Amino acid sequence: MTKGKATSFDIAHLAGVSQSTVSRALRNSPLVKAETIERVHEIARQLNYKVDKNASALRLQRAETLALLLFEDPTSDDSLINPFFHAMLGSITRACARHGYDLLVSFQQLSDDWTADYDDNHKADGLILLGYGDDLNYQPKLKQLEQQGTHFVRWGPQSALGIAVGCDNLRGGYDATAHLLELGRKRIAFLGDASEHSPEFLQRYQGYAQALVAHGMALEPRLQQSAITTENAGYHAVNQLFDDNIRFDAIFAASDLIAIGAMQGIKERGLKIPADIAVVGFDDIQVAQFTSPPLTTVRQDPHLAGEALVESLVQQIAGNRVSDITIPTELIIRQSCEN
Amino acid sequence: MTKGKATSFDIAHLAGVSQSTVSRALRNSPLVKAETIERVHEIARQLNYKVDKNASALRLQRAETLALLLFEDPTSDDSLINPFFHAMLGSITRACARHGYDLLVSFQQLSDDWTADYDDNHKADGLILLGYGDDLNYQPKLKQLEQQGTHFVRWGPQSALGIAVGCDNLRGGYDATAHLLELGRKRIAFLGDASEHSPEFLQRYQGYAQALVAHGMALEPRLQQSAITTENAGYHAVNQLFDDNIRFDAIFAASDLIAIGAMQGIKERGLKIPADIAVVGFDDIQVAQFTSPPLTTVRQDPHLAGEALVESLVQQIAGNRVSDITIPTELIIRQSCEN
DNA sequence: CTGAAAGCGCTTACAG
DNA sequence: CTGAAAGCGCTTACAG
Repeated sequence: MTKGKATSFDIAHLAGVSQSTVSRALRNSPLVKAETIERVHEIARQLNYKVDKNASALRLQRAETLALLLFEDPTSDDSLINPFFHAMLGSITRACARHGYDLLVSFQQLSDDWTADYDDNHKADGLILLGYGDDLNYQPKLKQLEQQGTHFVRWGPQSALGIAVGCDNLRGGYDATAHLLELGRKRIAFLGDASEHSPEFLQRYQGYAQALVAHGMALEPRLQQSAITTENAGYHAVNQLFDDNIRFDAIFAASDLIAIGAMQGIKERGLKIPADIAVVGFDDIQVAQFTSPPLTTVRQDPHLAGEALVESLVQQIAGNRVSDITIPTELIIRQSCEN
Repeated sequence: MTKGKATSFDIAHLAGVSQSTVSRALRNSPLVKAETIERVHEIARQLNYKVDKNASALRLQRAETLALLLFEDPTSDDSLINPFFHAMLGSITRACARHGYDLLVSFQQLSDDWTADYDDNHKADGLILLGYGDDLNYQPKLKQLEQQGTHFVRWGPQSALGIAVGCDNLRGGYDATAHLLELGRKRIAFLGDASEHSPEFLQRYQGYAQALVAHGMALEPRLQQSAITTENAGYHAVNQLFDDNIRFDAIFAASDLIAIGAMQGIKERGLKIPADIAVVGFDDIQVAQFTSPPLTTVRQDPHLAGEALVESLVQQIAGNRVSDITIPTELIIRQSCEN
């Protein structure tokens, strides 16, 4: 191997064939004699030759790369990504590898002008969007992506724009609330935004509302307290309830991070979980097993989610029709709501 | 904007200049008249033009992309990445963006033949290696990278091969152990491998040993119990100590995950933390704040770590000399070792 | 089954 | 300050 990396011309020279034949052989073209293919591969191995992906992408007009855009709510206090998304990252990279794609990862603020750089500059063939923040800021960006003809999938609830992979938020919210009701809890607070700004949380709230109605309970608006997905927000939300003298014997938090913050606030008031107040979260992030007490929560399967996102995007790129996908949820019962 | 993406020729046509001038203008070359630069940029904006990175990388022979290889111990029970690495991911992506690099991410098994694909195929200009596993399997791969002339940085202790960014494991181990001794603990178990297979853990063990000696205590080999970085391993390690009837009043675990597993084992035996057994971990992963009781631990700053890794790699690529970097540790005191 | 040639979209040395 | 041209390393239609 000489200085610099070997090219297909180097192989051609050594194999005594043309560069075109080398290129065909490396792609195992049926046009090439089996023996030639063998020889070319052998020489390529010896030279530690790898096809130059830049040249190949330029010629083929596809990069065989996907881009993952993780964006965060700019109002988040610590600028940290929800642990649930971290859990998805592993399955996304693995799914990409299985489909023969590489994965570019970028963290963005929702406010950034992230739209479609990776697509525009040909570095990626499609975009996976993962994040949270005000949905009303989000929608125009999705519209722009759609207009540009960018291939993308988004984690979240279905909407008019683009293909979504999301969990069954309504069902998850229903199950969590029904469980608390069946344990005899009468006054269940909902911690989380319940507006069109957060459609996932809104769906969880609707599940909560439906469960109350199904169990013959009235929906009490004062029991809903907004919060974004952070411990801090959960902490402040529960304190707001206390400060407003609103009585409650259970909390259904729209995310585990909110639940964790709320648990802290509850303990600071000298109340016991679950004896005084039962708590249920949403996500089943890793921390949920180790809180004190361990947190009952609605699990979204990050493995299935990651797989589904990649699969959907790959299908879109291949020009196939795809539909929104809904992943089932599962109520994981731990000690934070046992009687 | 016509069908397909705009190229520099489209801009040239609209601007009434040659394509070469467009290319220069887009790169803000001082050779080009200011007015022309302005006009070209304006047209580029209108066409939503972005430089094709494949073409540019091919021509420049650099991709302006780094690759992050996260690898896991194949013996890990759950095939999950250490949460500490997740925390670093955010700072790595941000540091990359600041330096004008994109980031490819890949999860691998240490046993895979990952070596340098991204480099070989010109998709990345350098590699960031993050992971754990048997160091003796790791070294040959590093040697191969070095022989190929691949630019890379590695998270971990310094060694003969390549540039390393790591924390002060010795100091961290010393501080943790000294703290326990100063609280009056007499028999401190060390949970974690202490061999050349795990040089980071070995250094932490050496810090532990030095602290014991400095406080006039003897090093008792039976108090060291091997474990890889998982909760499961920690759980089994502590149970082994119990089963062997080894007395101990404190544990210094080589990682938080090990500590968390150990805490579970301790509680199952009906013992109290910290009253009966104090526990200190290493990493300060997010979960450490939420265990019961919250875990005292040695913090490695993931933000500094990520920054340093990227900075070092970028310098290497630029052809500058770089040295190994050691990040300081900080003992974070929580309730798991208070008396 | 194979080769010569065109072309993907850039960047930049060379010539003005 | 600008343009024509070469060339980065591939893939593949075209011609045999």
